[in-house]
Amino acid sequence: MPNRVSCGALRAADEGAEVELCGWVNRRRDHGGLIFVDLRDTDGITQIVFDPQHPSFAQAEHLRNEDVLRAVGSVRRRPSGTENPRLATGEIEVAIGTLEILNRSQVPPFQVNSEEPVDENLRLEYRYLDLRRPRMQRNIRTRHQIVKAMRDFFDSRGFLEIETPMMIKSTPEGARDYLVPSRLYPRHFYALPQSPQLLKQILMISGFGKYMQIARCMRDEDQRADRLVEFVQLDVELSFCTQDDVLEVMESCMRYVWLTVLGVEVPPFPRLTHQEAIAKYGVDKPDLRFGLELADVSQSFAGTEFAVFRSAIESGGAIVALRYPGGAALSRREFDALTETAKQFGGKGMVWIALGSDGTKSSAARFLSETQIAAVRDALAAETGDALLLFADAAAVAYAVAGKMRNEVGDRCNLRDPNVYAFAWVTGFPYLEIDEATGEPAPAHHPFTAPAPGDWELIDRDPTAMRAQHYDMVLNGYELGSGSIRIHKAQEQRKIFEMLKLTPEQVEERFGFFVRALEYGAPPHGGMALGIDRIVMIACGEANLREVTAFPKNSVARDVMMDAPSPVPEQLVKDLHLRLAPEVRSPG
RNA sequence: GGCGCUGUAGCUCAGUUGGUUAGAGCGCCGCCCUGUCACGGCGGAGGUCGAGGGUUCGAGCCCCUUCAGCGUCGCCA
Repeated sequence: MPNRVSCGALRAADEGAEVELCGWVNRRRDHGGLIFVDLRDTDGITQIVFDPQHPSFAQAEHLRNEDVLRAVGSVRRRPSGTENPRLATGEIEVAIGTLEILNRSQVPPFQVNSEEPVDENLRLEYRYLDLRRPRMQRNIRTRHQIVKAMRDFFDSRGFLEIETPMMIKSTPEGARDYLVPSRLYPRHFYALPQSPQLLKQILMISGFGKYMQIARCMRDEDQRADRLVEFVQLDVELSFCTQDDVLEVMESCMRYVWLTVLGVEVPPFPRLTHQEAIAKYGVDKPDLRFGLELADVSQSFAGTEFAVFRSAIESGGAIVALRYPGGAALSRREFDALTETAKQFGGKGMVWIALGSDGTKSSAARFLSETQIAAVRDALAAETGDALLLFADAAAVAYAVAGKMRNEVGDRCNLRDPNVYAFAWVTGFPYLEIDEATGEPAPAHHPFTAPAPGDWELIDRDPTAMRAQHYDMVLNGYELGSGSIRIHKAQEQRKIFEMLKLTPEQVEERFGFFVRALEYGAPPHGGMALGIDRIVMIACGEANLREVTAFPKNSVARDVMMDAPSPVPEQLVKDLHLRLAPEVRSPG
């Protein structure tokens, strides 16, 4: 009985063994009198050799890529000089004994055995072929290992994984809900969870003090390379904890994951406040793989004649400066393109100063004095050969644009090595932010977050000064997730709702079940949720979540393999007590 | 919803100033080939140039409209 082995297993030491291999034809090389077939499975590739006198030779002549085989044969060393060092199994080959063609394949619409880029929607339509490719096999495997490591870690710390329902109540805060119409209750809907937030808090009230879940979440919002409508969170909550308790357990988890899956020892995470993050990096999710800290150089331009700067300063704004290492080599045209990028990021424009070895050039040369340029250069510790980029605007805008440009410069200068992992904590977020659409204060995160100790007293006096016991975990410029210490007293939760201008009736209708739960001895608690898709994406060195998701929706939220969403029979719609609106435009 | 980029063979792409029969590599089909591993050689098939309209003697190329895809901004408590 031959031993069944994977296509990546055999080595020189296996010489002489009788083995059975199952897999797909990766490629056939037909020399007329000798045929090689590379057999592929999830583990690797093994070369099968068909000698012309062998009965299977005729079969081998008709093999095509992606045919499925069972090959039984004997392992032999390749003749000296024909070993393939690029293959893990390259020292050996399997001389065919018996060949069984388990299934034939159509000619695939793209080459499975090539890493050549293919239109993503074609890949998604034939996802089963795309997933056969080694890169996807590796990514999906890494994903499994990461999720397993997370479960192992929390299990070892005494956490229980508890499943929460997929059909819950719609709560109007936050992103748009995916709705499920009810057949039994006309005109009523379930919602798919945007996160199990309230359920996990209720689990704390239920006495399950250490909860975790690999939780599926859905948000009906436009997608991005780093955002899917359907995603997975590592959801964690614990009772009787402080903020530091949560940070400790989440940080330990991530360091465990990186060590066990990637073999990388991650140093303790630096912590910075939201205020520091904005001041130094212009964003609340800074990429700490590189420095290039921003500088507010408004002071250096007091009394300037330059209208752009003067109006920014006079209206209480700021001039924020960024160093571009080696940027002095850019042409005027390239600076113009960079200015366009800044505009795309929401800026009004950009002033550049090139510190060339042959002198200083600038888009605002006429208005800038030697002293002013020297002040900016000193503030950024810039050197000859660098460029200085300046953004004048309302302070929040100037920092935001400068922060995005900092990442752009980081890209251009190759400072964002995907094999470097710069984790960080960001804490001390403001409780409220001003909603730009309404001008009203709205919770910066969610309304179940507890204010910072001592900040309750601000709620009537100056609510926008309140800070939250909220924290973000950041990695390489991505927000991995956020968490908070929660409000655990009903009257405090009501106070927050009141500040958010919800009437008692609205509170009862939307959150009545939850506030009631808080009234029955809710323990102090807090937690966090991390985006597993993003974690896996970064761990795999990918730039798009779809590369680490087996069956993702495309960028416009379609499943192009199954062709969903799709129309349904009229009766199904009727059963749900729904009537479809007339078509606005004929589809397709 | 705004902006940018892209749409040419099954795949990845080229296509000049608007000018004869739209090309390449890979893949596919056939024949040849006993040590290849992106095997090699010879031959062949394969095109609604995303769609519609316009300008022109003539459009893959210019103009308008539209559809689709990717990215980005808005949005994502």
